Amino acid sequence: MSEPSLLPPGTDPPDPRRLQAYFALSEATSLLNDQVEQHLRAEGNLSTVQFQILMRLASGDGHATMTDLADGLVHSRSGLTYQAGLLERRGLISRDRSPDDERATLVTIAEEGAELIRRILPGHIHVVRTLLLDLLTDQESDQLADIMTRVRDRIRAEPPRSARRRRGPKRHLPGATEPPAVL
Amino acid sequence: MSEPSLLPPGTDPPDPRRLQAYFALSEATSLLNDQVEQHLRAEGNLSTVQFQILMRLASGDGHATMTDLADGLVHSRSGLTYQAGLLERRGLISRDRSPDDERATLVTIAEEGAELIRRILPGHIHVVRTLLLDLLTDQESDQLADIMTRVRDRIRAEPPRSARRRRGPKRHLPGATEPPAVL
DNA sequence: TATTGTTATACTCTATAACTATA
DNA sequence: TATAGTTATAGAGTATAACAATA
Repeated sequence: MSEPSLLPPGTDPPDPRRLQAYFALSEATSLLNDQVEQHLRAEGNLSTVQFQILMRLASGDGHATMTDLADGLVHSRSGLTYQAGLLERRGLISRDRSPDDERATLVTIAEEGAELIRRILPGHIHVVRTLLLDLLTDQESDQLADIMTRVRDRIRAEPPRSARRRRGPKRHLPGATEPPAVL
Repeated sequence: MSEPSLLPPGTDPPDPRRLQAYFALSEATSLLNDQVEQHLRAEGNLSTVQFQILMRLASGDGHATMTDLADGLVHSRSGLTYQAGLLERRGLISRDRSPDDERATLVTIAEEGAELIRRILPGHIHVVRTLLLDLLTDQESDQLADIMTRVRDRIRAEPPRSARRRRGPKRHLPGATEPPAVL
């Protein structure tokens, strides 16, 4: 005999293969994020957000406004201020008023921050390689990138978290999906 | 001209297509988790962990020990106790000593908990469908499930978080990857 | 002795709203 | 008026270690 459905009558359950994809995705990414976080914390005493902030700075020209950073990283502005404060206290970044717009804060990566990234990035890549990248064929890499880009665009296409945000529309995929060309 | 590499000389950068897969995966799952969390909070005032606890109970016979629950859900035991406490205070689950093992706590889903799941599950599925499942072809579903199952097994195969755990080895994929057959 | 689970405690992170200053 | 950012504050969640009870 089979279990009774948890869904109300008339609700058609999702295709089992898709459901399996969803569950496997949830579990695998949760485990992967755990491993990555552990590594970043152990090697550089960095939270994932802090690492992302530094990476974004290190991958570009070393500067960004708080708004630039907040847009890509799903954060609230105050949360970003908090994390940036931690980075600044450690001397990994500096914050100054932007000359262009006196309201804006220009975040600049410090040499110590760049050094830290250079120190921990190889290990980070090793973790990701071992637990994910090495398990993919070339074809699968393309497929996965394809699928996830589609999902990202789909989610970013609607008013999701922006309803809560102060910033206006500008819902034109401001995220940094392309991997930095500096690896 | 191109940016200087962030990697030390001698370190071979990962294949760009794999890197792209990794970045897209990170961003897409982060956005997806955000949406799902927002829905669960808005509709049922549940955290993701609380939802997972209830789902695991509702998908089985309605009972589980704290250890059973802690094994699948990446949690520390104290964190699980905290979340279970919240659920119990709301009358969504009950906790009693196990008759088999007087040390163990038997967690049982309450009718209110089952009702809550029945109420919010359709919306949850709708979110996941809209933002993920509907974007996949049958073939892609299979591919994604295949890839992520491999990743999960790879990560669970080693001593990852268990080094921190109190529980002994038993590293035999205790996770609940199979989607509940009750949807 | 080892295992199950809880508690005490401290800490990290996040979000909301109020506030300042500039555009 | 709207935007950029900070701050104050409060709450949610997590982890560690110590603990009690049972195996």
